[in-house]
Amino acid sequence: MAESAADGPETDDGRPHLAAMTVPLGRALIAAELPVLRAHGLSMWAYAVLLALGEEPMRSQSTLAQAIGADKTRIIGVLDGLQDRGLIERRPDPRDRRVRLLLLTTEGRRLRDAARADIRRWEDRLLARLADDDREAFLRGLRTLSALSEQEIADPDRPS
Amino acid sequence: MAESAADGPETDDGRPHLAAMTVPLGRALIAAELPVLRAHGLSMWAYAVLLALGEEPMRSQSTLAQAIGADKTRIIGVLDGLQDRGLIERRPDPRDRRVRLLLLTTEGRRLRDAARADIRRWEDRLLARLADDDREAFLRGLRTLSALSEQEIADPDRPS
DNA sequence: CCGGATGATATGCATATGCTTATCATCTGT
DNA sequence: ACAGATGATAAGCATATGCATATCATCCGG
Repeated sequence: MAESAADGPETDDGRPHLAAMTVPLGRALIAAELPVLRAHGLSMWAYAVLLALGEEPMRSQSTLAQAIGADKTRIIGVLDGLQDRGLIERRPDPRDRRVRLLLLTTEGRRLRDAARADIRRWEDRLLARLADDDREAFLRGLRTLSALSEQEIADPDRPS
Repeated sequence: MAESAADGPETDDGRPHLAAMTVPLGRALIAAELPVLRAHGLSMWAYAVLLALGEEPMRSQSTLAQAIGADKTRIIGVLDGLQDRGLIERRPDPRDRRVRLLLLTTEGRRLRDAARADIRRWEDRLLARLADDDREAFLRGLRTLSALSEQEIADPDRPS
């Protein structure tokens, strides 16, 4: 898929395919985020975990894995690292001792907020490249499309 | 990264990170395109090659690889397959026999146009999910951001 | 009480990709 | 004439990921 689609392969009316623009953009956004996260001592998956944990304990590692789009067998080590650093806490659920309850610690919340603020600052500067009117509409469009399930994307005419 | 970011990890104002929306969306767009391309007997890389070849012969496989964001050692087999099927033609450049000139054949152009039309139809149905005003602005925004280099994305304040 | 299922964890296979090294043919500048 | 560089190609290593299988502790419905 083209690295920069705007002057790359296009369709009839000169607009590149959606995937041809979205995939390399996603890759570049990740590449830009990584050093910011690394400055906070976080991997992408570790940050995804911290972002996913809210004010209430999250019930089960399977739920967390699903929420962040990770394989549950692969987040074991990420959770181990975060727990070892005192950024999250894992507790057995007293109602079902197979299940782990996951919570942010104060330190984890502090680190998540700091990283998130830095990412947002960079995003605001990037989005400043768009015209004011376009920016809000672009974000609405992006939210709408990214909220669709894979099925809705594959077959857009079906009602949600 | 969250599969669906709209109800996933968010930033302070409730908006997910750009990457958290863009990366899974890109993945879902690819997943939706694959069966369409497969119906035309094309892989994603093969289609990217056909899209990249224009009316003029493309001079050099290195240039092509760069244009589609592929490693030049990895497109050898893709080009072999397309050539074997009579979809592209490879000719030594008479000015420099190391270099290959790459052209679409009539059959290749026909197949590219058919696949592209099908992808566009699906895209139009998907984009119909957006409000009319948002759709154009979303596409403008997406084109603007995807046209930026990795450097411009990483450091958005630098002039382009 | 017990069989089946589930959550967590460990291990491993297959695939895709980024990148490197090497070879051969060819070109270019000195 | 020749050294160095380049385009095309082959081969291979390292990493990441998707997915599967297996084990143990635990739970639940019959």
